[in-house]
Amino acid sequence: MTASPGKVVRGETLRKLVLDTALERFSTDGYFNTSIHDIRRQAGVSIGSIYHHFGNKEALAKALYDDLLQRMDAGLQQVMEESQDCRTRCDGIIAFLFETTAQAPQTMRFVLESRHREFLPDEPPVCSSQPFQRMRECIEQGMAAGELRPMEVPVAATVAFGGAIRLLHLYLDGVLDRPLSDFLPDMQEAAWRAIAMDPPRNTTRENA
Amino acid sequence: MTASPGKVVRGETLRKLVLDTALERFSTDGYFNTSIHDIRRQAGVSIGSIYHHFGNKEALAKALYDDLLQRMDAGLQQVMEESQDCRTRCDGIIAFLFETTAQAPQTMRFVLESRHREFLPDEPPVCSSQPFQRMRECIEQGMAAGELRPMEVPVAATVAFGGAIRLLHLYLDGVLDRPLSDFLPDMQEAAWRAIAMDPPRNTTRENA
DNA sequence: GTCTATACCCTGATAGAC
DNA sequence: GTCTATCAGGGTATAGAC
Repeated sequence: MTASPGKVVRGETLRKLVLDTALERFSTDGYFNTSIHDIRRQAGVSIGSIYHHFGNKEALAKALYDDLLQRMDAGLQQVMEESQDCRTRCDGIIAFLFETTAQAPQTMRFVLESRHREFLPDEPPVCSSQPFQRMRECIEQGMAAGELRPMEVPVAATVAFGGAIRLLHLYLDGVLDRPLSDFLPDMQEAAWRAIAMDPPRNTTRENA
Repeated sequence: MTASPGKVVRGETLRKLVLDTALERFSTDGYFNTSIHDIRRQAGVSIGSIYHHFGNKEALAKALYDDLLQRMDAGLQQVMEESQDCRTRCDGIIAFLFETTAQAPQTMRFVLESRHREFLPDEPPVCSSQPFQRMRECIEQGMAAGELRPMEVPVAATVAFGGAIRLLHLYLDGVLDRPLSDFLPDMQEAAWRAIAMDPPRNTTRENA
């Protein structure tokens, strides 16, 4: 996301370039450690252009935030539509989280690790954003369908994906020394065990 | 943690007062939204005193961070010593996390929600701090003892406590409308199901 | 050890030419 | 739409009296 010297960038292209640069800086240094001048320098555009397109620094962060959340939600929505089966959906969601983190760590860092309330005071907490609501929806439907064991819904939702999300944190913090994909099957299994309805206990044979 | 007017505060008492005030401001507004003047004003002390005791703003945050981590670790260590049984330990850790969050939400907010790397650049990530290592230790021992099913250790560790930690986030963000304690038993059960060794399958009866 | 007053820098934001 | 030059304000940190 560094400026290519000589190439003139304008309009929507410039806007995108600024967003990309902002993501890189915000996700690595943090919002407050990044000045508009830093972004200006790295993107190779002028301060005036940034303010023309976004108005102020907070609005730039908000535009970025909305953009990333919407993309994440689109991915989750697709997973939800591909199957009605709760197990398949949960596996798909965890796989999606792992893949997105591996391919776009900066996106995940910004969505998952930033404390948005500190620089977007009017924004509701991330947990209540679209992507997280969609995960909860998956759990609610699974429980209603009897695929999940009856329990407190917030517990089911957090236990289904909380382990995966914590593993993403380890990965993003550089604590994990192996690729995320190594852990995918185990994580899917473990998450499912926590919430799945008991397998029928074969009482028939014992009664016979 | 507001200054009691008229009361003269000095020495170690002043130091503690500043730490308490800093915790309150950092955990609610964030490190970067809190100026030394904010802390000075709320604590009712002078800027000079703060710089005398801590040197600079970052060192103040570091002192606070170390203090809180150490207290948390002491609590976890106690849980670990009270029993050698992995199930009891896991339940105890989750209970400890819930109780601490309910009683000292600001502490948990600062330890769990802050992005320390943004203002303590030389600090290792939280995930590798003492308290988190202790949780991992619990899991490693449980697996070695055969109480937990064989699986990738990072998966077991994150799935054992990741659900609980995510629920803490919901609570701290005000998304949960009921007290944490309502969810404790369900969370302990669910976490354990994810990692526990399969109950012996009663093959004896079938073989007989 | 604690205080007040102040220096100094960086940051977000604006003005106005092109 | 994009640019450069500039401003005003607030932030950390220091100096030096008490």
